[in-house]
Amino acid sequence: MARSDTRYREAYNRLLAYCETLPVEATIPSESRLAEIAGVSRTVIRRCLSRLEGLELISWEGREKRLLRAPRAEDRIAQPDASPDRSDLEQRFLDWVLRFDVPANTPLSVAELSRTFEVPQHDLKEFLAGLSRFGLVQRRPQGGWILLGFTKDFAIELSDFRSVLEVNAVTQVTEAPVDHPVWSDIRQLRADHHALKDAIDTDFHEFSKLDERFHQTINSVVRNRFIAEFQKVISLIFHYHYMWDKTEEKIRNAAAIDEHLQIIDALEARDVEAARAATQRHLRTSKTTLLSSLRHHDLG
Amino acid sequence: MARSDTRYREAYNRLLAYCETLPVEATIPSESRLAEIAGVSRTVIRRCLSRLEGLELISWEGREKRLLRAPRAEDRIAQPDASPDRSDLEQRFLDWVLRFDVPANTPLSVAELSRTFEVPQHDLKEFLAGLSRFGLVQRRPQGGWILLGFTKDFAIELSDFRSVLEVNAVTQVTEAPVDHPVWSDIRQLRADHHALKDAIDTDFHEFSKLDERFHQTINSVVRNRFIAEFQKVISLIFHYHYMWDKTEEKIRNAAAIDEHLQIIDALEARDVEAARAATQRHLRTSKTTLLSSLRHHDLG
DNA sequence: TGTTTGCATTTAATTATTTAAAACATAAAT
DNA sequence: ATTTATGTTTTAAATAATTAAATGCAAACA
Repeated sequence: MARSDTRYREAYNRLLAYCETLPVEATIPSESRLAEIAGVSRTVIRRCLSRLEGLELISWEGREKRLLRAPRAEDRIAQPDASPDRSDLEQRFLDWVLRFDVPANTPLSVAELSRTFEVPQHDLKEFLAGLSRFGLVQRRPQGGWILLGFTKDFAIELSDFRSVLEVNAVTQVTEAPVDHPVWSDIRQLRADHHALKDAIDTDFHEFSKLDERFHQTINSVVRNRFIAEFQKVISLIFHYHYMWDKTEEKIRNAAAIDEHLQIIDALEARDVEAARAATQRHLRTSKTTLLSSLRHHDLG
Repeated sequence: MARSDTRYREAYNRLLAYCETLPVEATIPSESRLAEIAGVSRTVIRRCLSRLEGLELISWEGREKRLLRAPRAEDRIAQPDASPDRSDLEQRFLDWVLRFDVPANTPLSVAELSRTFEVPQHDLKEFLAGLSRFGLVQRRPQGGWILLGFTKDFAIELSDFRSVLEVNAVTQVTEAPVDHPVWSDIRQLRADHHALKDAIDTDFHEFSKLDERFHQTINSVVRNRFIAEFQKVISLIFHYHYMWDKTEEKIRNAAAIDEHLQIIDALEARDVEAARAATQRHLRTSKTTLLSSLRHHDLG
């Protein structure tokens, strides 16, 4: 009942790898030097050295440390299979919410989620605390959490916020210098949109990827940590919904391609007002789609 | 080493208060009924009933529960003095960061913070996880957290983001219907600005409060959970900085009053473009002030 | 004098334990 | 028969205990 010693195990193996680069009889650097090499504290290094000494891989007296023999494969320390991941917990969580269409006001059990996602409860709580800042989940007075998201109000507010951010991004693009990489990206996007438009009858499901690329390109101009953090969540939510809402997909995508092209036209003409207007039009369509996809879920 | 039994203690006292409303010999409602009254689960109620029975306040056999005597003051259960607070941890934390001018990249010790703020470590971790979504703090690979905030880049990005949100808010105000409460608030604000302008020589430090009210009024029109969450943090940060930066306070505040009045003029004239322009001008000033206050700190 | 080590203290991650809640089953009452 | 209450079991959440790791400081060494 304590923290894991993964850090020690990893450091030990890393140290072993370092020893392999040394000739036998070589003196081993100072503890603090080794700590730097392995990226851990001296405490961990000392534990590693103790083990190395125990296996008679090194001699260790005072500050005199020497390599006695070349390390072998069986000297390595076993590592409990790495925990799946933790970085993309966000992606997997939203995926789960949207895929299983988890309704609003569902109580979220940390214990259960921690099992399904194979992540320590601890990490999950931290993650939920973060999401609560986005108004996606909330603490319950009797303890635990509930999922708030994906009501109609939520979708409306999210869409509106997205519009605010994206109109700002578009404005920034029109102000970007001619040698900014975004312009060549946009040229490429125009070509790809035309190509897909010509093949829309068969390849209409390819649009999802193109759409993501389009919005990412526009937003790439905005260098802002706050906006970037939000965009991640927003684009995830919108894209999942589009993926799952298959009604009139072909028609919808064809229309979206035209809307994108209008934005591209305005951008290349450096016409701020036209670009803003076109963006607002496009996002209004997006909002309608998102809302109608929610209605579908509600009814069936 | 377990969760606290605060819930039980509170429920018990609440139940006692309820018993005081009953005459002696009265039958006591069902467990589930009592659970509703006290706002806890049946499990807690049963614990309470056990104690009541132990103190011979009630008789309890099967579903036959009767009040044996009127509760007295000494029947109440002691309550470990309530933990200070937890809701305004955010306010107190930012206050601490800004007041002590904690530099960027300072490691934050959960243990230490939990002592200074008298809040369980647990709550603090949750809080920090939330802040990490705003890019104010970050997890360190070797464990723990560091404060990222209040570098120059941070201030610039925060200011820019604020501008985006506030220009949007101003736009929304111009579109608000005539009977919207914001209009009377604005009328009042105009009067208060003029009053302070006349007394600026003596009362210039009163501006801070007025400024907060002004921006709150503008933003109150925007009904959006995402934006609201951010505004809380943003206004806190800006206001603290202004409070601490005393250089040329009088001149700065006088100028800000005029800038506010320009925004008010444009709003009441329902001139979207003028309002946006005036807001952008005002926020550019704010940004400069914030940046220069940071420079002061860096040098001294 | 500057670096390295030994030791002690502090902090953080994680688990174990307790309290609380929910779920389920049975019995009593209408 | 159906509702309602209680008894019992299962499950979860909050928190303290526990160990790993980090940090700080003084002594030892070169």
